[in-house]
Amino acid sequence: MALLRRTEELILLAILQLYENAYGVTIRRHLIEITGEHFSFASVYAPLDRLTQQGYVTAIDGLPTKERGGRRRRFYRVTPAGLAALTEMERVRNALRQGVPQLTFG
Amino acid sequence: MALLRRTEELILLAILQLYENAYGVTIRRHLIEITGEHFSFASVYAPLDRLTQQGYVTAIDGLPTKERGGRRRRFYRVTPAGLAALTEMERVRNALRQGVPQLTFG
DNA sequence: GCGTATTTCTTCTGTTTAACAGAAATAATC
DNA sequence: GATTATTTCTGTTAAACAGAAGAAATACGC
Repeated sequence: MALLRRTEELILLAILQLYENAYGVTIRRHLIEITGEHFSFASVYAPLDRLTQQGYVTAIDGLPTKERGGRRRRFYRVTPAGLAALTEMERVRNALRQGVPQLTFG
Repeated sequence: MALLRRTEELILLAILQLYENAYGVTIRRHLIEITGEHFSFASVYAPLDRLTQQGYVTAIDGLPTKERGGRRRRFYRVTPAGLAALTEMERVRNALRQGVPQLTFG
């Protein structure tokens, strides 16, 4: 029940946003696009493994399709526990922003 | 210009909220209270040093007061750069939440 | 249709940095 | 010199990082 780390949180959000198309490569690309920062492969796959271990996401191997070559994709979905972890982070952040005039952009 | 880590972000928020009373001990206590998690001393002071290095906070040593003994407090304030780093995290998170029905609590 | 090239994706290896836990040291008052 | 409040330090564990290597699929030449 530890708090999510930054990368874990961003990955969970990316999975939700990518919906049916969330696998390692697209998650990484999405994070790079949105943050403007570099993300290595290890910086995405390692947290994904951890999130799977913790029950915050589930992984399902995709089937080969006719349209393309390449290795199978492993698709991810956020579990209710993962969603709860996200909302807990939201709660903490909101609590810390109460009464701070500099942060009235919310 | 790297993204803030989780602990760095929480500490910046805590400093803003504590305002004139933000130093190591109160920052740590505040984070423990609001998150409900344990924070070691090192988990607060090390990021504080890093934030100071990066120019996201400034540190000012307090003067001794009559009311109490104990070592001097080192007070922290968030700089404009620190505030910018916070809003950048906000931007990234908002962008990742667009169009996600599960996250309509914002 | 067999072998080989090509594509796409994930895993692995090594290195650096942050997080973590708590004891020790410091600097003030009484 | 004792007490108190705060910060610093030491050692350990875990996460982040960078990119090369490996694996699993399709496409193509002959």
